[in-house]
Amino acid sequence: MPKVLIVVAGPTAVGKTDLCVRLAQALQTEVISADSRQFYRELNIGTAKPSEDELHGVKHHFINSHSIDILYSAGSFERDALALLDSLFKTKDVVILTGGSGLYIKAVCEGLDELPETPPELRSELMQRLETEGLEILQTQLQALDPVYCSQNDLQNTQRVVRALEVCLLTGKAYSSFREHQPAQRPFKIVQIALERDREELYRRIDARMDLMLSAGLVEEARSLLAYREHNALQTVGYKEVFDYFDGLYDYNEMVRLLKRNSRRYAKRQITWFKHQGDFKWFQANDFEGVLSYIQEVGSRKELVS
RNA sequence: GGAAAAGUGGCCGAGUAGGUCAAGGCAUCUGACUGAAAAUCAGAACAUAAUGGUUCGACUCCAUUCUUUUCCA
Repeated sequence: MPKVLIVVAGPTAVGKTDLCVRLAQALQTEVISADSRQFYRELNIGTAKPSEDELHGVKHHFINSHSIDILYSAGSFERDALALLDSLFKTKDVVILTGGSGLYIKAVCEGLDELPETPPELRSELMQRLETEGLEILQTQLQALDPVYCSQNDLQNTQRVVRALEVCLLTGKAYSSFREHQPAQRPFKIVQIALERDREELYRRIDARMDLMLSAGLVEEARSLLAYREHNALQTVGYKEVFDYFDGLYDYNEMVRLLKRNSRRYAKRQITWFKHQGDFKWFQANDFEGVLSYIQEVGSRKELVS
């Protein structure tokens, strides 16, 4: 029997959890979260992590699965999610993958090219050089090691320049030579769905949810995480702004304004990604019936509905 | 009713002793993105209140109108 992975993507606060819980109930299955922040145990309020109540007993994987100390990545997620899917598909015909982290979803659906992991020492060495020598020096070095990459990519993007250099230095080969961008074959069918909402309404929901987070104790949560503020996990909308508030960069009201604004911008970036990456079929976030019948149509009715 | 000051993009706000593209910030919009992705980076749109005058040339000077603020009544 063919196995089907249903991907439900969409911007933050659009209503993915609600819809996926209903879908999972209807399809008698479980959900894999593709959210690059919600798998951190120590982060709760600021990541809008769904509560037990909201999950209505539907099993969600990759929530609270990792400690804040580890350096997780899209590559690790691809590996772990595929392994999990393998075991879930032993008993399920359909599994749902949902989240707002586009690259993570892409990694599961299409796969990433084979690249070595970066040793943390190399990264910190390059970051050190970025600070002392400046971006230009790194650009020049990368130009020598991988002119192809340089001709095709934005060299103002420090993270990418560092990443490309890492691979070049690590392997002795050009980073671009690893980048094949060939979609991987998966032993299951994939149905990609994205949820949307009227922009104004989405922004209202984002603002309202931020107010909820604040009254739920976002500031206190951030205070308890201050020691980790340099960790990857906390380079995150919702915490950065509170940390800067602690530092006295601005007052409480300004913090709230920035929290909301940056969440809106984040949502916009997600929308851009899902519009242009992958092959998503878009639905209004409250159109559960539409989503369900689309899934049945695409995936062949008998196999999908129990 | 009288006097004074002021009217620059959605908001704030510079500026020109009249002369190529009217700064910047906020908000907005759009895009890129294969191991940091809630990250990182890139781009766009939008204004001189209105009308007339002076001038080769007006956002800048003058007049009128409208609006706002303050003061006096």
